[in-house]
Amino acid sequence: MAASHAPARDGRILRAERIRAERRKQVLDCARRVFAERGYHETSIDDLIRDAAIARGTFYLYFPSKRALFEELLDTFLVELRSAIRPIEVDGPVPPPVVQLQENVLRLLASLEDHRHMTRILLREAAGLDDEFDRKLRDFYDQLHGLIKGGLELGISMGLIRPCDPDIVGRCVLGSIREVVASVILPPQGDAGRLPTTPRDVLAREIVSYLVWGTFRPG
Amino acid sequence: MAASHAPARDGRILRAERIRAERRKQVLDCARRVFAERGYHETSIDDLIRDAAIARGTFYLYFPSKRALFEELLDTFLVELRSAIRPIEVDGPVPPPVVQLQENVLRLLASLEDHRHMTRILLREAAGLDDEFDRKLRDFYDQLHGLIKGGLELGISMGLIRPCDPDIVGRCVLGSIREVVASVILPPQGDAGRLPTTPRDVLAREIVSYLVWGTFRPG
Amino acid sequence: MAASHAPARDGRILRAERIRAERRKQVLDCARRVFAERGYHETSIDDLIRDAAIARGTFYLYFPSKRALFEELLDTFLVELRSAIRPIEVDGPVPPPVVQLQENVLRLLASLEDHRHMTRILLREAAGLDDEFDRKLRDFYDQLHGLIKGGLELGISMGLIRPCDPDIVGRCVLGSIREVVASVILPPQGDAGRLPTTPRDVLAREIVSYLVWGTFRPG
Amino acid sequence: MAASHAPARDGRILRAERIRAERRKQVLDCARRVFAERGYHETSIDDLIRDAAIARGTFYLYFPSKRALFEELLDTFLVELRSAIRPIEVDGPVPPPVVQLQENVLRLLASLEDHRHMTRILLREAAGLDDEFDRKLRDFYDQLHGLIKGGLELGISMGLIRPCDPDIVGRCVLGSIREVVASVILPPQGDAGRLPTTPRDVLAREIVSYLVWGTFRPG
DNA sequence: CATGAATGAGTCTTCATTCAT
DNA sequence: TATGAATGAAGACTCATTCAT
Repeated sequence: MAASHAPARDGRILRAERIRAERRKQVLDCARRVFAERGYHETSIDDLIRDAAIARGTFYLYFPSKRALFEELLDTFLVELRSAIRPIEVDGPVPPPVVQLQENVLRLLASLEDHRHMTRILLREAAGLDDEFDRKLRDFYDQLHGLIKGGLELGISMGLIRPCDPDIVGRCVLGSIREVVASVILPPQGDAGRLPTTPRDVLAREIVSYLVWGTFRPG
Repeated sequence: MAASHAPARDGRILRAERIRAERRKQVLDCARRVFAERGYHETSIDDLIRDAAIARGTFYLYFPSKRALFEELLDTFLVELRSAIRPIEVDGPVPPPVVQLQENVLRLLASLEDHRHMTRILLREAAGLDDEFDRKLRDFYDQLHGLIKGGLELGISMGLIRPCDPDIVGRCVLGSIREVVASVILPPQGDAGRLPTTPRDVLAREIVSYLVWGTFRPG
Repeated sequence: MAASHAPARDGRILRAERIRAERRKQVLDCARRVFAERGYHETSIDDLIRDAAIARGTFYLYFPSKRALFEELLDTFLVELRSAIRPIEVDGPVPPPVVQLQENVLRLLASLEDHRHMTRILLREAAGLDDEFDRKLRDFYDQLHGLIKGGLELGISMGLIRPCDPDIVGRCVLGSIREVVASVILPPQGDAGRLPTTPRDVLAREIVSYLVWGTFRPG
Repeated sequence: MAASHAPARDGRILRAERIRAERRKQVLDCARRVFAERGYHETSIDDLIRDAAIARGTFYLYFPSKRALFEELLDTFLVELRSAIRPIEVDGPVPPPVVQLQENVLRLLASLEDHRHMTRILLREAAGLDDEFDRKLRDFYDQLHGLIKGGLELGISMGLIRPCDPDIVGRCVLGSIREVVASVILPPQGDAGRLPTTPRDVLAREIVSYLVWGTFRPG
């Protein structure tokens, strides 16, 4: 007899969980926007709940603290970003390295544009958030740097890349991409951005050309 | 009678002003260090006055607010940095452009190392301090970008630089330098820095080589 | 028609009421334990419903407030305790007063041990819970005091009790019992109690001896 | 020259310290009263600063937290109380033990009356304040109990005290005193107390008589 | 009846700034 | 000029209670 109610109860519970998840997501979405606009430190719980149109207590029903909410936002985003980047392969029937590089940059740009708010946060809050957050960001950039550096070392050993210090040049490559993204994403005070209309593929092409050829015109 | 005292009074006043200026400088020096260590937001007035060994009220005698002090620090530093960069000249008996570029990078690195604390702050607090500060930083980077972009455009018109989008590539150049500096200056958790021993001129040579030649090995 | 259903409905209603009463009792039992463990103020509604395994709203279906539940717990316990104490009689075929006294103490100790949780609460939360609760506790102790005082006055008039201030000595008697109980019931930090193994009748005998003879060894 | 200012500066600093100490004391005095009236848990920082007529921040200038302030109050009081109690001596030209006992009780009553507010708190907040506070109170009572118990054991061995369980009877003695004090100090709702006019020495005499002789009238 | 999501008043604490001495 | 005590607005977080489902 109790069993006859089980499905109904399960259904209700599942529904409740779905609703709960939606609510969480809604709060997360609002928070993302508010953090992007005001910055982590400048954003108070008050700002968050006003924007999400929930009560003070409701916030703490879904997140144990402002910090935890931000951490979730950051973690999710970093995972998303990492998934956009794939190590360059040289064995088997794969596109040439430069093409793979360009695809990586393109995927990265796409991912960043898809998450403009978080990108904005990532670029604004370079450091100084919190020891833990700082470490996470540094780890993320170090991973990127490690991938690039590895690619360069491989390229050098294969004679594709000119001899250079992979560590330093790896930083240069990382910085090139980062700065272009920042100029596109960080809007000068409510403006739509400096290069708002530059299509993503043009950006990617220019970046990669620069990474590969530098600026000098030979001949 | 008043006249007879004037020189003495002037002397006293001048002396007082000198003392006052020294005191200011001392506080600014301390603040620079503390801000670099703890970050702008984490630094309280308490931290500042404790480090400078002055009383609370004294602080406000010299600076109207924590914000204003930081602004002064930032302004001074940005002026200093700007002075390290000289537009590349092509007319007259001047070194070749690449050499001028390298000299610029070298001067910049020297200046940044001379002011490690402020450099640290500049890189930590990428943005999100304050709307006004954000604008200043953006203006600074925009100026750098403008100089680089101008140089690229000139180079392109002279056939020295390969045809490219000077705006985007200008961002890349800026980002390359910025990222390398960050990796040198921002210590990974109390460490002395990732590339602590790399001499300044090696850094400059690697950066410039990259800016000029990119990563590809032709032939 | 209505009449023909009446007994069935009554039965259903009665059954429902019984279930309701059982549920109430279950919640009360849990609450008693939780209050005894954590104290009234430290115990949150959350603690109560988690322990009773009921939902938040359900709690308020049975009790109008945390305060009201505690009040019920307290009232029930005080009634129970009062029933353990019987005025000492001197007329008729009754045991001698000292024996009656000892029986009272014994019944009191038994009752307190039967309701260790509430005893613990009663001793922990001496006062400061709430004006109303404070009054109730004071009333209870005043009743005890009144009984003892009356007994003393009677004893004095009969020449059994040495002349003394019944009010003050009444307080002494009350305090003697209270303190011994506290030392037995309030565990010193997770311990089982200071006099854990002292049998109830030994306690009662020692207490009564003290009440009667004091500490002095005559002769 | 600097030395010539030293005395003046010292004077100023000493004066400032005195003022600071006075202020602290004033806040402590107010807090004592408020805690006594409302209880520890019911008293908010708001209550404290309103009563002391200081600003919120000022409070934290003198005390790191509400808890710390209360701890100071409690510690000071417990030290004061302990100093009122002196072990009973039997060697040398000392008054008879009963007299020493009575003197102890008298000093204790005096001390408690001198600090009515803290006494009120001590009796109200029997436990449940905080694990640390609870431990302190228990330790205090355990010390008292230890002293009494030691006295009883000595008395028994000397044949002055009738054979009894010193542990249990020690609790009785402690409880007798405690309860009388409570009845005098804890006012029934704004009333001046139940035995308001009973002089301290009468109380002491009655208590000690009871401790020594019990209630029975021999003969 | 039962549920648990939502509420918001209330709590402690911090800190940039002011001002009397 | 120098001091540091005083201020109070603002912040993060808790929890008893309500109410729509």
